[in-house]
Amino acid sequence: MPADPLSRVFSALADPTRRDMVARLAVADATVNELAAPYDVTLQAVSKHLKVLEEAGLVTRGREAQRRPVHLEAEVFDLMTKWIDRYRREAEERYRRLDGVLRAMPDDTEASPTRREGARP
Amino acid sequence: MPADPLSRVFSALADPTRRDMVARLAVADATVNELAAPYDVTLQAVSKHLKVLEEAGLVTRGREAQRRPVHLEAEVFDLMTKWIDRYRREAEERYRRLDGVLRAMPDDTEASPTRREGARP
DNA sequence: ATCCTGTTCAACCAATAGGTTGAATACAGG
DNA sequence: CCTGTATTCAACCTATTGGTTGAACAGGAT
Repeated sequence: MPADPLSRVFSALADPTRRDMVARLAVADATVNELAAPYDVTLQAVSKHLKVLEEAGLVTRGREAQRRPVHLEAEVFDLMTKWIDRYRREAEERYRRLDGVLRAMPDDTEASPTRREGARP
Repeated sequence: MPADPLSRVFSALADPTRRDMVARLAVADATVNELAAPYDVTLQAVSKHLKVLEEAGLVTRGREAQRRPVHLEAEVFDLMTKWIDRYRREAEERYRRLDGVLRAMPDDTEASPTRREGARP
């Protein structure tokens, strides 16, 4: 189970039920029972989902009598956004550069049929 | 396989090999063989990973002789960042609000034992 | 002590994911 | 036409995932 943190977060959010729980937890903390209510699965299944979210660092659990209130920890989101933004930016820069090259090229030198519209005849 | 788009993207990126491929594709398009080189798995395995990325809309494939060059489509990233940002923002706003409430409260009214440090005796 | 509520643990099951090997397809070059 | 290269398809294997049921544990209330 030593999957790296990034993989754990991505894969935790790859499940719609889990994403929905996160969405709801963004609004307010909740107990397992409260969280389970809307879904058509057993409490145990929800408990498992929660464990996944917890291992990904997305939620923490309190203890309050027999309840174990769930709290969203939004900081881990940064792990993802950092990764995403980095490669998105790289890809976009590269695209800008390529675009410049194409724009600077004599009208029909057309290096390879790569996403370019309207080379007027 | 009708998993929703968001789930597909998240789960595509939940694999380190796949993330690494995306990272490399952000720099330059590549063929399956080029992509496979660094990894210690068969070409077929890489081909499968590529299919996952493709179904998630993260890459598209060209056709150029017998090669099928892989191209990163960075736009799908937006799907994720929109989702993430939305709930991160919600969570942060909620935190700000709660913080305000606590700050405005008479020093030891302490609604419930929720993350608060140093209520001086 | 007993009971009720909230939550988890354990064993099990079916479906999926990631990997393998081996055969098939696609196409450029002699 | 035959060969080599690039890639995929198909069948198979194992581990993981998401779900189930049933039993266990924790702690307030009676």
